[in-house]
This record gives sequence, structure tokens and C-alpha cells, in this order.
Amino acid sequence: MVTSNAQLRAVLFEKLRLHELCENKKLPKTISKQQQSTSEAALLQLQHLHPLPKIILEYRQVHKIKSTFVDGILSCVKSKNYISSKWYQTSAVTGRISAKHPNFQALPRQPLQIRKKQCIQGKEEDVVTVHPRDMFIPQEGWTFLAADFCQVELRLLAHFSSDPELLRIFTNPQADVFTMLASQWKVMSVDEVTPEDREHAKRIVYSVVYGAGRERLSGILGVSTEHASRFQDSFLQTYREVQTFIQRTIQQSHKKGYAVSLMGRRRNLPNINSPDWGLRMQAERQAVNFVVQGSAADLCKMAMITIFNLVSSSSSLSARLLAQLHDELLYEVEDSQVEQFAALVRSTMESLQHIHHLGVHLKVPLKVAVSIGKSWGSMSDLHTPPSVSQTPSSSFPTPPPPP
DNA sequence: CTAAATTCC
DNA sequence: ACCAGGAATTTAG
Repeated sequence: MVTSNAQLRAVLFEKLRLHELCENKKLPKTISKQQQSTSEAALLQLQHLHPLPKIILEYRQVHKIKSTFVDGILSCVKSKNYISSKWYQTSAVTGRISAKHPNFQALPRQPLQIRKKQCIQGKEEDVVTVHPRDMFIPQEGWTFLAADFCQVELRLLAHFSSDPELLRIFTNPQADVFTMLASQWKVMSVDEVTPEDREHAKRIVYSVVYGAGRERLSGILGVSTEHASRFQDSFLQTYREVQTFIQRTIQQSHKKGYAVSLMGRRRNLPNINSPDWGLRMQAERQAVNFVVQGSAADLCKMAMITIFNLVSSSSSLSARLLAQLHDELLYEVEDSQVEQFAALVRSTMESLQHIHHLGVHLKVPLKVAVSIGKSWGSMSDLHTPPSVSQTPSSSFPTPPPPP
């Protein structure tokens, strides 16, 4: 079977013995059993030695789509006559929301290009592109509206660390952070940075701050481990206070046995003082990650609930929440109310920078990107109306009575 | 690096 | 027929 990694391993390393042909590069091993890995990283290294690895990689991509996002979603529709995810508010340790049956959060964002087989005798083209999110469209007379916190976790990291360099980036913004960093690293002008470059920069930043080793980083960065090691040194040197924040968080976790989010939520870390080095290091990374990712989850839930309350108490506004994609809220709103709702959502989310009755005062401004569209796949930015962004209205609900 | 769900063996 | 765990994919920071 093409889908069997055990059999693939047998063919690749016992029959063809490809690992002996590339001793210069070390191939990844599986975590638990220390076998030869058949992961993407391993197959990419082997693709020049034999045609099979590339075929497997292509197969895996289309098979994932077919089995999960076509057959999988179809089976979700069959049991009912409609399609709707189940949303879980308490299943994720960080406090993020998760979805099942189907998992809308993992629906492919990028369009997929699939080459047709020659034997089909394609009269038209031999590549077909699929936009999975384009399948979802709003009801007649309504439009999708997505509100997204811009770089939440990085902003929260700037807040927690008080790193002057990182704070400066957000307090006087010149361009998008990740496009800026991408242009610096790849030595190119800001408008030459492609969306792929930006995503790449984003992955690198989060990998470094959440404690990626040089092995892992070199894989993402596409350079040698030595170069990756130097890169992470220079990164943590430019943002020194980030490093002290990481150390402080780990130290406190060791003392308390748990990590705390922005709004006081805890995550217990049983292995934080484990004698096992591997487990202890993992718990330390989880501590740092929880403070940032968990705080982002706090903000998103606050935004969701606050907007829900505002819409509920409004007699004229018609808007429904369709999904929560991590730090993004997806709504369906009546065509005539798009502008009004966009302004409300934006000011509500940005006002979460200061939540006075909870004692939350972020040192960085929160920025929200609102986009609208007639399908989930093709949503375009809705520009900030200057009047709204200048005056953040007090749209927050009244504080609860003191205890 | 972290956090999910899903599919396959 | 069912379940457990691992390895691989997608997504999100």
C-alpha cells in the first residue's frame, strides 16, 4: 500500500538501501523506535537519488485532501442533511477552541494544484486547481466577514518581555512585521516580499521563540545546523529581553509547577521538575508557549463573547458567528450592515488592549484586520476607516460588581 | 518549537 | 467488530 509507512520504509531502506547512498547527510529518525523516518524532510533529501520519494510526496498531498476534506466532509454531511462542526471550548490545554467533524480550522487555505494522469486523456488542461475554502459561500444577501488579530502572539511577547526593539516595531508601525523581517533576512525590498516569504519568516520567528533546536531550525531555515545555530544566537541577541522573559517564565514555572496566562488562567506542568531531561525541557517550552498562546486564546474568547453580547443587545444588527479560527473570527452579516459591523468588531477587539476591570493593560496596541468576501476562499481586506481607528469607542460591557 | 484533528497501519 | 498508539498530513501562532 502507498499509504503504509512501514512498507515504504521496507522498500526505501531495505530493498533500495537509499540511506547508504547519502551518508553525507543525516536522515531523520522516528522519535520512539529510532527507525528510518519516512517524513517529508527525509523524502525531500532522497528525491534526487530515486524517483519514488517525489511520487510518494505528491501522493500523500492529494490523498490527504481526498480522504479528509472530500470523503471526510462528505461523511459529515451524510449523517445529517447539513454540515456543522462541533466546537470545543475546553479540550485544548492552551484554552484555544478546537473543532471536530469536520475540523474547519485545518481546511486547506492555499489552492491545490493536482496533475491529471495522462491516461485520462484530458481534453482541456492537465492540471486542475482546487480551492477548498471556495466551497463555502454565505446565504443570499449576506457576506462573510473575518476579523483577525494581527500578529497577536508576537505582540503579546512584546508585552510580556517589554523588549524595546519588539515594542518599537508595534508602537510605530512602518510595515507588517513578518514582511519586514523577511525583507531583512532575504536582503530584498519590502514590496518584493511574497506571501510565501512572509509565511516563512513567521514560522522562523515562532520556531525560535518557542525553543526550536538547531536541528529543527536548520530544516525550516534550509541551511546548515551551524548556520541555524548562529542565526538563533543573533536573533536572541537583538531581542535580549525576549530571552530574559523566557528564562523568567521557566524559572517561575519550576517554582510554582504551572504557568499563568494574561488573564490568570493556569496550565499545570507535571514534568517541569522531572529528572528526565527530555521531559523537563519539553515542559519548559510548554510553559513559555502557554503564556503567549494561552493569552492569545484569552483575548480571542473575550472578543468573541463581547461581540456576541453587543450583537445580542442590538435591535437592528444581524450577524452570526460561523467559526473561530484561532485568532480569527468568521461572521456572516447582512450586506447592508457590513461597514457598520466591521467598525464595531474592529473597535471592540482593539479595545481589549485595556480591560480595566480585569487589570489588563497591554503595552502594545492591538491591531485588527477585517476582510470581507462572497466566499470563504476569496476574502479581501477591508481598509481601516480613519474615523473609527482614531476613536476607540467604549463598547465594552459594564464591569461586574466587586467580590 | 507549541497547539489542535484526521487518517492510516 | 472495536480500541490504542505512532507516524504522517493539514491548520493556527
